[in-house]
Amino acid sequence: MEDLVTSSEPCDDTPKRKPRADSVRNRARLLAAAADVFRAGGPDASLEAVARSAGVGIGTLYRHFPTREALFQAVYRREVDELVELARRLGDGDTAPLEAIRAWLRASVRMVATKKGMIAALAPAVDASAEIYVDSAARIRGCLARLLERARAAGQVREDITPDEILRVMIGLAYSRDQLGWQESVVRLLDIFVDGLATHPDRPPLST
Amino acid sequence: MEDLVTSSEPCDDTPKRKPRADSVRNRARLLAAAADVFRAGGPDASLEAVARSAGVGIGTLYRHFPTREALFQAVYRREVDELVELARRLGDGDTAPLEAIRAWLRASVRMVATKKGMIAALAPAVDASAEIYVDSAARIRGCLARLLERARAAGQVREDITPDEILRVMIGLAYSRDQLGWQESVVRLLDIFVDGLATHPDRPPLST
DNA sequence: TTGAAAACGGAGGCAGCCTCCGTATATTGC
DNA sequence: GCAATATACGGAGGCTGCCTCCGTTTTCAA
Repeated sequence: MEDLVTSSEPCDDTPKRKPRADSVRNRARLLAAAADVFRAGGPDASLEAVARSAGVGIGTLYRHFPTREALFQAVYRREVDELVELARRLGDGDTAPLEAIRAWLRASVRMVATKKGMIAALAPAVDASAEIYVDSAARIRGCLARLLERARAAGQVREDITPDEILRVMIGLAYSRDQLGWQESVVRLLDIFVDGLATHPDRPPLST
Repeated sequence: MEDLVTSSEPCDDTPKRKPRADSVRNRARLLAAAADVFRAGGPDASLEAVARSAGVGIGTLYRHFPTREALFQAVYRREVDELVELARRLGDGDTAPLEAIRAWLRASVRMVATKKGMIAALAPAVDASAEIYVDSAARIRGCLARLLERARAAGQVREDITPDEILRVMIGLAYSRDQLGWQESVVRLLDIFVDGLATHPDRPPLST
């Protein structure tokens, strides 16, 4: 159950050649174009538009990503990568721990917001079983947990809050409405929420 | 702001003739077929399939319902009508008030469940502004409120619960997962919830 | 340099969306 | 009943998107 593909035989199924340069390039182009197109048109956007925008043929798109879902997941994974990378930078840097959380949440919302198609992908991050989503959800939870742990160690946030709860607040807020200006509203509410997270010695813990 | 269409001149824009029989018949057929097709295929199901299933031409469908949304809303309104009618019967009948609520919730979930396309329509019932949804949400809330009031008057449910909260539980439960057997699960959870609604004099009220 | 593995790209078949308009039919006035 | 006409019907047609298939092109490595 541990070496399905990755470990046992390092180079067994693809020892032949190094990947072709054009293939790599086109794949990258497709991912970038897909991000743009999904951003603008949601998850139902035309795949032919993606191919056009990437400057490749539709066949090339389908070779790299056999299904809409595959392409969507690849884009999603990249978004998650960025989120994780941002968390790493915020955690390593000299940003105050609580402000790091604030910044990360803002970035997350902005990402979810601008790319409204992503909502459909992030929502599963709470509870879905579609392999990649489980994995991504774990990574997101993980890096948020690290940020939170750091803030906790610095005594800057209350003890009785979990990464899951924060995530749920973020997704819940973002999921609800998509009226004009909702993004600002959500960011503001998140800010207030983070304020509330700050340690207040005189306030009793949440009743859970 | 009060007589845009309905009041001022009772029969002004359509005083001409009585509606043609075939038109009425086809509209009914289309609604029935649409319910079936959406039931099976979700809100993205093919409109041509609806027309085929209704035994009318695609043009006829588009004359009656100029957009997918219009057809969907008409179907939705019918579903809501049924729900409201069921509530009325349950409220008038000799069903025990609490059991009436239980039965109504089960019916609602079953309706939402079987017709998974409806979820997308019921979810807005919590907070959306698309005219019909606001209206339908109000009607649903209203008839649930009546059921609840009756149970309350009979001393069968705790005082500190609102129709909105119950609705939110129902929709929240139904919205989340659509794995195999989820419907049974949701119905069971709702049952437990209704059990919890029952008056327990020794238990303190919810902390809201 | 050259051959073949790998990737490209788009034509083509299919399905759904929606419009338009010639044809069919119900209703009304006589 | 019968004509006149308002009304509704239906599907062809133009468009777009989905996805597959395969002849052509490019890249890698010997």
